[in-house]
Amino acid sequence: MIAIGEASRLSGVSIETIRYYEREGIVSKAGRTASGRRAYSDTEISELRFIKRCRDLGFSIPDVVALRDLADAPNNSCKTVEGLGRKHLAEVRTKLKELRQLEKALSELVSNCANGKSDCPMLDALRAS
Amino acid sequence: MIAIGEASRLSGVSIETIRYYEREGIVSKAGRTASGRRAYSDTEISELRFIKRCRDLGFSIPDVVALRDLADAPNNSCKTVEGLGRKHLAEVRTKLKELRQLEKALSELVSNCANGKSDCPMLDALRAS
DNA sequence: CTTGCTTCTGTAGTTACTACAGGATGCATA
DNA sequence: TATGCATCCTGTAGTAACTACAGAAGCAAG
Repeated sequence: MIAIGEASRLSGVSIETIRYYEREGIVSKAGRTASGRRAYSDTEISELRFIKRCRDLGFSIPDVVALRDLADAPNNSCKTVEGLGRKHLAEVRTKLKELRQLEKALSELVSNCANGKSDCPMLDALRAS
Repeated sequence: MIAIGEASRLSGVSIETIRYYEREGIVSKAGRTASGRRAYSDTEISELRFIKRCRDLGFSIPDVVALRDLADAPNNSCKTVEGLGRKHLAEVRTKLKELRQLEKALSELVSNCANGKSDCPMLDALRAS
């Protein structure tokens, strides 16, 4: 049996976050030792790592839960998984587009600063009133 | 004098958010009509639009406040403004890089789904246990 | 005078954690 | 056996920047 600190190290999920997941019912309640400490099995570590991987990919907690439930479901789940993946990919691409525009606007704003003018072109642009 | 609804329309900042900004001291308290309703001047609308523009560029509220204070300061502010701009630009570029990697990983994951296999390659990849 | 839109205050909820405080337990060493 | 340090426990509150009500009151038109 694995204590929570070790579970954290093995999964990459912080101790506080593991307890948070349990409180919120995102993972089921861990077993306890005689003295009341949480004890984890290899399976539970795998589940935490699954969650970690999904979170790193930017999936929301509800999406991660859906994905995990699909992973346990018998079959026919692949289409649903693909759907979730594509939906999320579309969101990521939207965000990317926004960030690219933002990068462009910001870098233009900042490059104007380099001229050492007495007034501030960046502030003027932000004012644009 | 402009009522809050009109101020919202003119600035693009929602009514609730305008009140929130006032509560938090992000903008100074608006004047009131005899019956207690908020009344805005053109200057205040401009300030709201300045804030909106900065927020749309992804600046945090503290950064926006700093930027606005610099905009009101006498001079020597341009360098500070540029510093804030460059700092934020660096953050945006970091975020962009992360999102690009994420997009790559996700699109690979999802493209595997297209093969109509009986098991789910995306779930397998997420498991990777 | 009624109808419907706008505004008011105050409070609570959102997302996904993170950060304590204050106390108990486990283990290794002197 | 004592002690000291790491680890763990619960419970609560804080984070960023809003958003969403509820319930009451004001305003303008027909």
